[in-house]
Amino acid sequence: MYHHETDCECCESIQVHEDLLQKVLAGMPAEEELYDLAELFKVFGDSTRIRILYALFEEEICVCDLAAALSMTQSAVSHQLRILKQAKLVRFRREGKSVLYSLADAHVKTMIAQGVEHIRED
Amino acid sequence: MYHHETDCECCESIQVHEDLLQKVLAGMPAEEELYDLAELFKVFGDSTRIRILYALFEEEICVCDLAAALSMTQSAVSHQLRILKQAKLVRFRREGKSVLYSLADAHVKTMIAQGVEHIRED
DNA sequence: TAAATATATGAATAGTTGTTCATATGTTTA
DNA sequence: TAAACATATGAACAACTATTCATATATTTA
Repeated sequence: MYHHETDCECCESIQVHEDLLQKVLAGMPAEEELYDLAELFKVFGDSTRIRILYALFEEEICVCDLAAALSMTQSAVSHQLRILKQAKLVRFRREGKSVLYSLADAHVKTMIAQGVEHIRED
Repeated sequence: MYHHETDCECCESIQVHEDLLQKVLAGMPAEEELYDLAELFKVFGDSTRIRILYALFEEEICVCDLAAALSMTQSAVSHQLRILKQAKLVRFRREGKSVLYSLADAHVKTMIAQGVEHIRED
């Protein structure tokens, strides 16, 4: 049992469940990694960016095609692509006047697949 | 090659790369699913919530221990737990005066692991 | 039942973010 | 080189969000 009536390590004692606290802090990544991790997920946390990533699932696409396919302005797409670039979720290469974007690696699909699995669960 | 000089399907033609557009839209999930997916990732997109989830990796923990371990106010933790609950990332059960929280399922760890893998890649 | 403890929640605020608009940069073509 | 096209970006604004503070709800204990 987690709490014993006469010895609540949780909230009434001055030493707030010391061993548990140690354990929690031991398994916790460094502050910077936590921050980076949150930043990464934040990038996935916008339906516009998710749509862009889905669009790139099959093949590389230029900015204006993305804009057309997703019914967005070129500027909005470009701004979002910048965020995806910074997070290293997409790559790009120039071809003539256009810039072609593609998924950076397999992680992108894997992460989205995990998310889809979760939301479809119930 | 993606663009042919004399026949740019991308941006100059009126039919904006029709077949590509079809393909992109075909692979795109329904609007509602895209929204739900973004909402899910948004929940992971905050270092406080990530820290809470990490704390729950090993065992169930009550709110005040979480607050103590993470150096947060009880209120702030409780607010975040509500969001995690709504996203079905954590479960809870009452035991006496305390409420014990734990991870909802294995997906949580898997998703975070994927994220960690990505940010550690370079 | 009253007091104490643990958790939840509404309102307010400061900080963050996505889109739009205007414009700059970069590439090709005439 | 000038014009046209494709993309990138800075500023501004509206919408959203995490925390704090005060307080409500729920459970146990005296």
